[in-house]
Amino acid sequence: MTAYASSQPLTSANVVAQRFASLAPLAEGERRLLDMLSRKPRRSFEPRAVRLAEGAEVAAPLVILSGWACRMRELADGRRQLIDVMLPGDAAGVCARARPLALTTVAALTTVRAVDAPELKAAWRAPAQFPHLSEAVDLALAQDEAFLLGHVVRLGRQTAFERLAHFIMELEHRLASRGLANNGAFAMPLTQEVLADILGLSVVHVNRTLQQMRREGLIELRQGRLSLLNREPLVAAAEFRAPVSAAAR
Amino acid sequence: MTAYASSQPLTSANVVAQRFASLAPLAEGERRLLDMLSRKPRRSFEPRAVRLAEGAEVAAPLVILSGWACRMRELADGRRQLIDVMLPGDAAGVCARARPLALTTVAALTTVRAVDAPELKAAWRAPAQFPHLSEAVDLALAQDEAFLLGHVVRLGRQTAFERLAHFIMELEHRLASRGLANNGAFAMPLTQEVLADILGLSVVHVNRTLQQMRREGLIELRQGRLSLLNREPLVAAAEFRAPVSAAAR
DNA sequence: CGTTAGGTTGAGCAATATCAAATTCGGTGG
DNA sequence: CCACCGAATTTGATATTGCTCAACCTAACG
Repeated sequence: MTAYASSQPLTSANVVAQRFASLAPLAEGERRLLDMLSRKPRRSFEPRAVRLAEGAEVAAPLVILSGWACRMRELADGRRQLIDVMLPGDAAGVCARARPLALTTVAALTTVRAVDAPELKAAWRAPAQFPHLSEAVDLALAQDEAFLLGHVVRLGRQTAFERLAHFIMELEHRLASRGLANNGAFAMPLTQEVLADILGLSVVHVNRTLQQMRREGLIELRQGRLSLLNREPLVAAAEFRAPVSAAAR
Repeated sequence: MTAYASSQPLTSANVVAQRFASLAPLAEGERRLLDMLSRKPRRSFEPRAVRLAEGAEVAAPLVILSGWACRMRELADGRRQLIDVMLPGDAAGVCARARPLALTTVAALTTVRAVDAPELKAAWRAPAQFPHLSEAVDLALAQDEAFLLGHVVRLGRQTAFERLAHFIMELEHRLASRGLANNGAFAMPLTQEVLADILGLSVVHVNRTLQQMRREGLIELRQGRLSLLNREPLVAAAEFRAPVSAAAR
């Protein structure tokens, strides 16, 4: 856990701004609103803590300043499927309706620092006042959906090796867009068990697939840090589609 | 193909209204707007016709009056994964942004009759004028997302039998909500190949799993018509979660 | 009737799961 | 500094699920 915490950048204050600025050029006031968010009193969640249960009412969007979280569902016999991973700078619970209910459980995967951000929803709903930020939120939602569609294909039609490669490429893409990856290296605090629950595989098989990637010199993964050593084979296997920033359903 | 066409109800005119009315009580004017939609000049697509390619610009929402379509993605070697199935009364391409790009290919699975519905988007964006309809569209979007989340769990963590059961329950639920299912019987025009591409299975395995369900007296499936003969085992295997109508992310 | 799309069947195989037992590693208390 | 602890990772052996290939069947359609 402390290893995870220390893997978080000290610059978390501007991760949020950087993320949204990568989606649309922001005006000064809009940027200030985001900066203010990261100075609000933070809420902290420990790994495995359930932040929100499926079916509960969503009070306000939650913006993650540091740490990783996820949305997930469980089956009656304990099988677990992660729907998506939430990275620093991501927002959950941005929804048009007044009192939406959570469609999934939300849980922390590492120590998470986050803030409630009703302001973000307000800005989104007031495009006249916050045109670019509002647009950026729309694009963020579209991106989230695009990643979800990629997840469906990954689970439905890709092999274990391909799934892992695809997920790694997705992580790198998302982390890089908020300044959390350098030269194909980034913090990767997920356990193999969590990877298994994302990719619809068993832990043992995730382990063996990771070893294969190491053996073939494609990645290095040590102490919660992942480095891409040889991209081409990973890119080829993954068929990862970076969402065009202008794209959406 | 003609078998598919004949399996479409003659009542397609009010499927759309019935679908949205099931989400929120509509005012007279809102209902009229929907009725008008189904009297617009229709566009018709033959099975397998690609209606919209991934990455193309989405001009206006498309509302399906009759027939089944899907959103899908393909991998380089031809593997195909259906993201979701679009039934009569469903709308695609409702998006907040001005000129969104399609995140997936959209294709007809049977003969499809549909209308372009910029009015629907306009009504959605004008909640002051169309409060209930706007709310119904929000709910429809939330429902679509809920089904997508179920799809992720299905693909990631359920067995072939469970996936098929889950999909059957989803279809019944969705068709019933627009008056297209009676007593657990409904038109099911999908080939086993399409089922395979939805459920992430091979055609052969879909065939065998269907046979197992027949052998165990759970379903009857003949001539594009599916009947539920014994719900309990299917319900138990599926763990299908009907989206609470008030629920959303 | 021939053709074709869809469905069915069997045999063998590959991918992945399961089970059980090490082993490693960071942290923690003595 | 050492011994220990629990979580995470690794390994081996075996079992199972679902896939591939190849054929065959059937019904609709021209």
